[in-house]
Amino acid sequence: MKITIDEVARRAGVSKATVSRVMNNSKPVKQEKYDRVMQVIEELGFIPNPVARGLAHQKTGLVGVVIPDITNPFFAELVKGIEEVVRDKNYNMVLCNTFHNFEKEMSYLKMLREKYVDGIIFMTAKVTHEHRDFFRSSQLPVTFINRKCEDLNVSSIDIDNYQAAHDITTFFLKRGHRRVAIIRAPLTDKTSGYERFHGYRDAMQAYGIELNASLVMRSNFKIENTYKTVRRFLREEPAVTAIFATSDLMAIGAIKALQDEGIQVPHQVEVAGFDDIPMASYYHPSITTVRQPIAEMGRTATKILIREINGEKVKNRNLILPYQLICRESTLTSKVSGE
Amino acid sequence: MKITIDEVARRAGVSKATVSRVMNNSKPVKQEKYDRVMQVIEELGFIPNPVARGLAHQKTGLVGVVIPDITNPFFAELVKGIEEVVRDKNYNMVLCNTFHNFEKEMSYLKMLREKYVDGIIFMTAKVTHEHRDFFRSSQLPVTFINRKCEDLNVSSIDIDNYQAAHDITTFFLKRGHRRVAIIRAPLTDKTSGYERFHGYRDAMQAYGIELNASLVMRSNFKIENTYKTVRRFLREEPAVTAIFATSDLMAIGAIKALQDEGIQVPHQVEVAGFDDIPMASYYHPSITTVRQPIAEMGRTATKILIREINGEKVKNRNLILPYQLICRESTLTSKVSGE
DNA sequence: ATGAAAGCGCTAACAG
DNA sequence: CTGTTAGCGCTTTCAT
Repeated sequence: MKITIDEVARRAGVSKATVSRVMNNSKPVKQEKYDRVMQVIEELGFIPNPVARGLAHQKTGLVGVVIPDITNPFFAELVKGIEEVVRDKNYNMVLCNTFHNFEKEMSYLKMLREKYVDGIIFMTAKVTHEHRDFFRSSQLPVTFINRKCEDLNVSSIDIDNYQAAHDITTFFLKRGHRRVAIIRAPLTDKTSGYERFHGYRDAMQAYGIELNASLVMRSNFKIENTYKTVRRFLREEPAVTAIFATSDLMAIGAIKALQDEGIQVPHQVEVAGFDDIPMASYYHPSITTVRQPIAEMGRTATKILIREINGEKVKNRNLILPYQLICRESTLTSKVSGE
Repeated sequence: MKITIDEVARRAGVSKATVSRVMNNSKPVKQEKYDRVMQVIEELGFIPNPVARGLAHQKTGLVGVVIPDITNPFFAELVKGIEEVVRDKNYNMVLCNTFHNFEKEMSYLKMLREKYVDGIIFMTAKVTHEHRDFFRSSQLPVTFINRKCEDLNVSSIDIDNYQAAHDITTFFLKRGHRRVAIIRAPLTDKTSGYERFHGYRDAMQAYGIELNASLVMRSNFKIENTYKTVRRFLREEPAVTAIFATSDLMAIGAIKALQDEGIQVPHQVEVAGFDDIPMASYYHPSITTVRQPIAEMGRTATKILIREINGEKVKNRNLILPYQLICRESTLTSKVSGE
């Protein structure tokens, strides 16, 4: 049932080295033998065992992808982009969901370690000491998405979250809004959520408005959580006129909460999100947001990673991609750009 | 840098066979040696190479998951369920997106073939001759989700799509609707989309209404496509009073289209979806739908698969899970169940 | 209880 | 150009 290179060699009347050469085009083989081997391979439907190959090569052809949660459309889109390149380069992707859990994160990293996968694409909220130890001790190429990590020798890809948040906050301020609330993710260390929060804070300050804690909502990555948070918030801060949600999922939770409180979006309260997940254009109302080139980030990260796996020296290995403000129905304005 | 079992054996002053026994608890080892080996393993931070292990065992500890599109929340949820069990059983998941493309599907299957992964969880719209050949010739355990495949020796998990569609159509008919439109996916062979369509057709007939081609919209799995289809449809069939979308994503596209045409949902037209993806409860209006136990299907499929990988004979290997009608804001009715 | 040795299937250095 | 051979790192008889 299981046919191996030896069987092919036997039937073709050559050595297995020759068969290997034929399969990999690694060394010239006389045409006649070449054809004979190829024919036997065809006939038998022989497929070399990738595990054995991996052992000999010290490569598995596997890329590990560690993300918080595949059910978050942002990560799904990212994975889609990653997959396109992974596939194109004849690798496969091992997907690991950490569900924002630090222990899971480390245990996955350990599973993927060393010879197992050839490289890792990694997304996390917080880079701890343990992470650093891990990445420093393992020789694996690693690419971070959605954050940089200067003190580690890893490549990374991100957008300028600070400036984007600054822009979108200013977009509200410019048109007269003063009570602009923000919904932010837990602030761990220098993550995108952290930067977005500071972009908001500084934009407000530029208009002479000091950070007002009562306009800051804390939530996480679940719509449900944001929904509840916003409903509670509205009881205490009915005077709010604009809300900057630091992700589109949060924006959806917020809009739903506003509507359930009988508040019109955008007429009474305007809402903006962040990311531009596909649902942002199809929600009702469609959502004004910061477009990140999500799939593109996934693709580029993977390209960089694979080049590093192949031992190439990549010069520009810490990229900042451009973002774009997309105005839609959740804010009142003549469309500056976008749809 | 790279430490192997030989190094451990040398340092512990035993043979590598003994080290192997210690690591796997495969055979009794004298306590004293056991401790010594363990200590060396600790000190060196030794981790056995899974590829070598795989070669010896003829197992990789990898499960292949082949789905159409991870950015579809239905599949994302499924993958989440799969992952939970995969992880729990100490396997890893190789994720493959086929983007509804038959060539990609086959080429992925081939990549995953034989020794590479230990089993496959497979989702597809159409089972072709080539699929059958593949699954018959490869000895790999395979579990289908979202469809059965009687003529193949595979396990499967699904819900009763026909009956669910029948129920939801009847739900409209019972309350007086007569012009009930359906949005269906491409009809390939006996897929869930096919069954849902027939459930609709038969429910209508049970009320004496023959299938009316002008009430049947064809779309695919992209919101955008459904959106356009429905807008076009509304120009020609303004008298429609209810729409059964055969997926929640379609329902979202439909509702958005209705609203953009100035039609109130549910007051002028009621809409129902299918699947109960998380967004169904947070869309505005929230969507009446058929709840499939999505993550549960993923979990159960994986449990079955892994048992078959381990050579267990699974008796109930073609499961039909229960579904549930969830009434929300996109239809007018006293809530029968759900939120 | 333990070590020696034979694979698992493929690649690559070496010798012709 | 081609065959022989020695690994890749671990598991598992087979003796002892």
